[in-house]
Order: sequence, then structure tokens, then C-alpha cells
Amino acid sequence: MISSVSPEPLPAGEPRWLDAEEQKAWRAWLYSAQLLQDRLDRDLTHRTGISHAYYEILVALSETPERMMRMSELADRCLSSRSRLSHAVSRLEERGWVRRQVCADDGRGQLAVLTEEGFAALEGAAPIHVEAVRRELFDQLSPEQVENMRDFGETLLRHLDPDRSR
Amino acid sequence: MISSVSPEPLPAGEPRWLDAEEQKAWRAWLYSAQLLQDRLDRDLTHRTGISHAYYEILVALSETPERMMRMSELADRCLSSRSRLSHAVSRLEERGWVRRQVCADDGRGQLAVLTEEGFAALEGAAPIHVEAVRRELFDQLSPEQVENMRDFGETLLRHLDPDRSR
DNA sequence: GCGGAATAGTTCAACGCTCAACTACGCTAC
DNA sequence: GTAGCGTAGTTGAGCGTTGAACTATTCCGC
Repeated sequence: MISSVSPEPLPAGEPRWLDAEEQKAWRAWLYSAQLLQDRLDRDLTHRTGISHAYYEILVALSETPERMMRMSELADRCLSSRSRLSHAVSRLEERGWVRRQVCADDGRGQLAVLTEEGFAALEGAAPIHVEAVRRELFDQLSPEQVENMRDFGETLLRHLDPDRSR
Repeated sequence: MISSVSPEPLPAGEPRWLDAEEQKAWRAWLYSAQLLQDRLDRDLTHRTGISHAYYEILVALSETPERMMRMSELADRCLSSRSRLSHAVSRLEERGWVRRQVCADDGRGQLAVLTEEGFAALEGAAPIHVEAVRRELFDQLSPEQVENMRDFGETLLRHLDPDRSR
């Protein structure tokens, strides 16, 4: 399930506006994050025909022992809604990269299974994507900046998705 | 114009895979970035009916002296393609928040102009959005982490969009 | 000034995502 | 065993995004 928002009442009074320094930090981060994700997605899509969203699904499946996963678990893993994942898996099925299989121990459940063709597609795309992540991200950062990036991500994850930080 | 990708040949040989530490750093950052942007967008959309993409357009216009901007400049500012911006401005026009105006000194050009209604809508949304950015981001980070976030953003921006780092 | 290239912006079709139904199955208790 | 509720997943309509094709204007060299 994707991040839900509870529309709680806002605190009354003057909002806590961002000062100039906070503005700069926020915008720099936001722009860089958008540009980075955008560039990585475009690079992957144009070089391999696989969008980053689809790539993440293939990676998740490939990392399980049997190369299969329950739909809901896969959706959680990919920060995707169930509906979105269902649509995406349908498209991947059309490409012959994934197939659906009813879940043995729960008649409601479906398993998404990575096919050999799907695994091969992933094997083709992975080096290209990793190289892009290096080029656009790691090559630009010092070891200390990488450490800070990790700290930032983990700190925020604890707040945004406590369950994942197990 | 949005980040373009030149499909240059990949370096031959074994790709430079990410080691376990790099993987962790990359995934933590990527997940947190996606969750954060997603949550802020949902919060804003549900509380105000303005998506983050539209909000950025209104902000950009409101920050100019005359509350108007050339379409291409606005697209660059919002990390948007021209096509995307054109569609978005059409929708904002339907809401009466923006209007188009031919550019005096360039017959090809169009100006997007923020209306009073548009400005009022922004004034209503801004405190709600700022509060969300505080709650989901700044309140979770130490001053040092904020400084690192800024450094990360600026470092990456210099690589991803050198022109913006003027 | 005139022809060709470049620039500004829009439009269209294909696709992806969201949200709200909807179907189907399982779980619990009576 | 069956009613009622919760869970798993799919579907469809509506909207947003993408990339390519298109129109209109300006710029440049002669």
C-alpha cells in the first residue's frame, strides 16, 4: 500500500514558513531528486525499452528464491498501489516476462512469476542501469556524501514507512 | 527542456556493480525520495485540489514581478517538458487561475499570466504545503542533516543541470 | 528582402496512473 | 452451514504525461 495521508486539521496560527536557507536546501534537493530520477528513467527506457517502474518489478521478483511473489507483497516492495501493480503486471505478461499463477494456500491470492524471458531481459538491462546510477550519482559524490545520502534516506524512511525499517 | 539523454555507447567490460553498502545507500535514498514526494503530492492534492506539479507552476508565476512568464522559461523552471506545460496551463486556464497572452516582443511566444483567482488559490494552498514539508521533512532532520541535504542537492544539480547552478 | 534553418508553442495518439467500484475468496461466530 | 465482514486482486473511466508531428514566427546569410 502506498503512503496514505490522514487529512488531520492543520495547526492554527501562522504557518511555520521556510526561511531563505531552508528554501534553498529544499529546492536544491527537490530539483536534483526529480532530475536524477527523470534522467535514470529516461536513460533506461530509451536504451532498453524498460521503464524504471517495470525494472523495479523485475528486480524484486528476481531476488526471491523462486522468482515469484504475491501481488500485494510485490506492490509494497515497489512502492506501488495494488491497482498500479496489477496493470503493470498485465503489461509485463503481454511481453512474456511475467506470468500470473494462483496461490496454492490462498485462493484469493495471485503469484507473479518471473519467466526465463523476463530474467533474460533483466540481465540485459541491469548493467546499463547500474552504469547510469554510477555515472549520474556515485561518480558525482564523495564517500562522505554517499554516507550522508544513506543517512538521509534511512532517517526519512523511519518516519515515512516505519514498517519497512525492520 | 527536460533532461536529455544521449545514448552513448556503454563502456565495454564488466559493469561497475554496486557493492552491498552502495546498494543500501541507493535504495534507502530512492525509497525515501519516492515516498516523500508521493506523500507531499497526495497531501496537497487531497487538501487543496492542487497537485504539486500545478502548485509549482503557480509558485513560479507568483515569484516574478509581473506574475507572468514565457511558456518555455516556465517549463524550464518547473522541470517540465513544453508539451506537459502546455497541457497543464490549459487546465489551469479552465480553472481561471492562469491566462495566456501573446508576447509583445516575439510573435511566436506566449506569456502565462497568473490571475487574481490563481494567486488567491496559491495563497490558500501555500500554508498547507509548507506545513507538510515541515512535518514530513524538516521536523525529521537535524540541522546537520539539512545541511547535508542541501549539499547533496547542489552537488548533483551541478552535474545534472549545470545551467541552473548559476 | 528572400530562402532556409532554428525557435516557440500546440496538438494528437498511445500509454501510465489514480480512485472507486467490483468480484471472489477466506475467516469468524452463531 | 451460512451471514457478515475483511482481504486479495482486477477493472474501467478519467486525467496526466510522453514523444512526435505540426503550425507559426523569427533569425541569419546572401
